[in-house]
Amino acid sequence: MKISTRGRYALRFMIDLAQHNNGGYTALKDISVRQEISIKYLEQITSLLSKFGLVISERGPQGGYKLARKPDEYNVGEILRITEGNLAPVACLDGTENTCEKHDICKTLPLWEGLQRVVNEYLDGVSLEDLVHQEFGEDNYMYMI
Amino acid sequence: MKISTRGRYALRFMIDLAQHNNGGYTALKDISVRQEISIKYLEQITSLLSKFGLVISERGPQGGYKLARKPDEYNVGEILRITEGNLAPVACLDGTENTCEKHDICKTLPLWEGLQRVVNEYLDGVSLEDLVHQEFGEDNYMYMI
DNA sequence: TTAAATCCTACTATTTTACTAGACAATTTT
DNA sequence: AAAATTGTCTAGTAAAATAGTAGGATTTAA
Repeated sequence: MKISTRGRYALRFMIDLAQHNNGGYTALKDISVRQEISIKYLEQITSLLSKFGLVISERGPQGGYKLARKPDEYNVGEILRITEGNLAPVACLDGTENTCEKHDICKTLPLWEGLQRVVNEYLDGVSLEDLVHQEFGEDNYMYMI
Repeated sequence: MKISTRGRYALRFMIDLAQHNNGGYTALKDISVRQEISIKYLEQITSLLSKFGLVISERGPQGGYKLARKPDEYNVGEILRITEGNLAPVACLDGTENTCEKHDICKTLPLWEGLQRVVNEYLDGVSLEDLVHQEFGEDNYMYMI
């Protein structure tokens, strides 16, 4: 029940981009140094984010990455669902349809569906802007879901 | 971000015990057959549950396991925290104190703390009785947390 | 005393995660 | 045109976690 480094690094990358959001591109090399993550590993994560349109990339000198939207227009859930694969707590909820032959009699399925829902609702309620400015947490929780 | 087989099998074991809750002991052998889980693997999980007092065990003929309380006096959270280790989404929240040297400046820590809280609150709001009788889910969620 | 059951601990296979590496492609600067 | 700088793609590998097997010891009832 852990978030992997891919998801965690993706968030740190997005936060870094948001903090250096001046219209130009930020090179992976610089983010790699600041976040202490190898360029080669970051590349795999950022190319995913680029492929899904969350960031805009540019090759060559002066190239790099920049945000495709404003920080308050991202939520944590979409970033993690891309980098973690999905946020299902059990394999039978990975896809759109449940192929488990016991899904209609399973005593625990509703539990996992409920868990998946609260996780997604919570993460979808936190924006990248919130992370950068820490403007969320204990008190905000009740109206966030 | 997956629940392991240990946690899932533990729930199925507890549900099975609840369904055969007649005052006597239920042998692992029988549960193993019904749940299609090897005895040897189940043993590891059930001895944990026994050690933490969630079930009562008895050796020898006519021995086995039985629930230590009524099904509505268990919640799913406590069962999973014992068998999964804990339900922290990141390693730095595993113990009681955060030993990460950057915990006071980490931009993502409040997010993970919040996620851990909603997960625990949801799972603590579902009882073993609820699982057995499927008396929870979509509609009940709002007042369960 | 024997059989039936849990308890304990070590080992192993499999899968997933985390990361490295290198060739390639695009773009800008010189 | 050439060189330098950056991202893209894909294959490979090392480490860690998960999942499961195995065997013997211990307890208890018949």
